[in-house]
Amino acid sequence: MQTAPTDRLSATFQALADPTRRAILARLALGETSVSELAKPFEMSMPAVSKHLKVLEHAGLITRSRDAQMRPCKIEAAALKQADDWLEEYRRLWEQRLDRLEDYLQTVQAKAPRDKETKAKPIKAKEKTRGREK
Amino acid sequence: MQTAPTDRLSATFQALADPTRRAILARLALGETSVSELAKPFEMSMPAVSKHLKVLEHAGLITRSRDAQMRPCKIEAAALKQADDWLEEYRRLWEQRLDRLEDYLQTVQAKAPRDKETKAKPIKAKEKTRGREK
DNA sequence: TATGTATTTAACCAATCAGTTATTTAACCG
DNA sequence: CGGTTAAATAACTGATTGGTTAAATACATA
Repeated sequence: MQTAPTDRLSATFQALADPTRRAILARLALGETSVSELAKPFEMSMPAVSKHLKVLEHAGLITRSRDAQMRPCKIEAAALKQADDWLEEYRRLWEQRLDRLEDYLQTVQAKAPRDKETKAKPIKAKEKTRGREK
Repeated sequence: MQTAPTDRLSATFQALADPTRRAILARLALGETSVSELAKPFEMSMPAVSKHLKVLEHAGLITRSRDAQMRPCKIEAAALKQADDWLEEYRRLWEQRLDRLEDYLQTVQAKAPRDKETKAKPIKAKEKTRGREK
């Protein structure tokens, strides 16, 4: 149990760095549900799941309420948005890379000399912003 | 026990879950550079930086080449894109949430509430799907 | 060949992680 | 009250992490 000296973003990425926790989030994206319900798909004990939930909660990725004996969990997307905002800074890097790939493919196809049936139809003009537009 | 070869996405998130490594990536986003250059801003030893680089390399976030004694590091954005693609699935969640917040604020402001004790009304129906406009 | 420079590897350490079983708390029901 | 259900906590364990210092490697140059 850590009293976080670590920053929020690190805690978020840390929480996402585990397939079980990502699966839990995937389930919670469909809607609020109980701990035992969340635990069902996994072969691990309840305390193990409980710990994963604590990690997610600590990262601000989920919140819990109370419904009789149950403690339903709810996904909190704001923390995910933080991660997305961080990635935003780097988006141009892979978009640029994809652009280059596209340029390459365009070049290759333009040069393609001996394709028997199809006439080399030019590729659609590449748009400068690929992927998600800003 | 989840031993052995963790998946790529976990490795990526794991690598991003450390401020030092994120700072290294931020530096590399500006361009390829040497290990000692990367190490300069940090108060840790060279081996420590070397280990961080190994983590980044293992996650596919950087590659290294050779230039005399130096091993210049280069950022590889493809792995970041994988993380972005994973987040993509959840984007609607926080966009929806922001919609609701926006609607809520709008409601509150429209009412120009005079008595503080009135409990906030339930959220009004929203009609437009907003967020990143396409 | 020897020497300096850039970086990695080895060996070690404390803290954290991801899991376990056993126990405890909390809320409901008859 | 006692019993059941849902979940959290305690205590333990082995593996991993993030750092250290000291030694080894790889390359360039004199």
